[in-house]
Amino acid sequence: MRIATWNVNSIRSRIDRAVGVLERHDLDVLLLQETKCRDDQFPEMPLSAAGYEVAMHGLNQWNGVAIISRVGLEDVTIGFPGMPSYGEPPVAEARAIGATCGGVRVWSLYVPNGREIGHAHYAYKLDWLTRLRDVAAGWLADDPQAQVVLAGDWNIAPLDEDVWDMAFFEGKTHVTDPERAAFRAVVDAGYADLVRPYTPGPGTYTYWDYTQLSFPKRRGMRIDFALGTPALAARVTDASIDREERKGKGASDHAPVIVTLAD
DNA sequence: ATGGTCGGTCGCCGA
Repeated sequence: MRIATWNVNSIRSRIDRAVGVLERHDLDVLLLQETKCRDDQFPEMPLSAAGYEVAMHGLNQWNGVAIISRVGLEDVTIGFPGMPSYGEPPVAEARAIGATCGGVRVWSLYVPNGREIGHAHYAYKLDWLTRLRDVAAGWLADDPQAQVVLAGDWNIAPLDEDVWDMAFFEGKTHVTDPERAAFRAVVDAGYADLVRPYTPGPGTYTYWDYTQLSFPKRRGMRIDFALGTPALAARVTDASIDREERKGKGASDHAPVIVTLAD
């Protein structure tokens, strides 16, 4: 079984590339973030034609998450229990969708960006991660054998080597101690990084800013992760980052991250 | 080539 996560940065503008990713990697499940459309705007037909079911959650042009599966798509959950809202008045955003696919409980997660240190969005990001940690820890406590994947755009570079230049990120989000602690808390709750052991750094990234020729200059960040419970981690036989997908006209600014599981 | 981002949407926001 092969599962991938990808911040697609608009599924409508990249549906052909999405089908290409599914086929190229022979994916069973693809978790998308930043679909940037309402459910009624989601281009489902090309995916159905390729043999996949789709569960999507999009409220407007912002955020949006989806799960694409050819191994079943059951018990779809929109948002996770206790997921914080944002704004005035507070609104639940389209940042999390879960489903059971081929016996694995998968979550497509789009962690809030944080914008700037001290911004309300930054506090929202930390709260969102804390709530996610709490609920995910509960799932594992309820069933130590649970096979759960928490994957998506975490908007955090957990290690110094996960950014191209720490000096550049001085005073910026994604690398601060509280953000890293929030990410580490999920790991400490029992959710291991499934990908890093197969894609060691430094210089291994999943995201490159569109501006300043970041990609050809290899100025990226590792901020997209697939974490998994012990029972799930024990099944991983390989993982990779599809850097090729970042190339060429019409690429997302994120690369797909792929995990292969033993049957 | 002395500058060089996208997408959604149409004056900007968000990333």
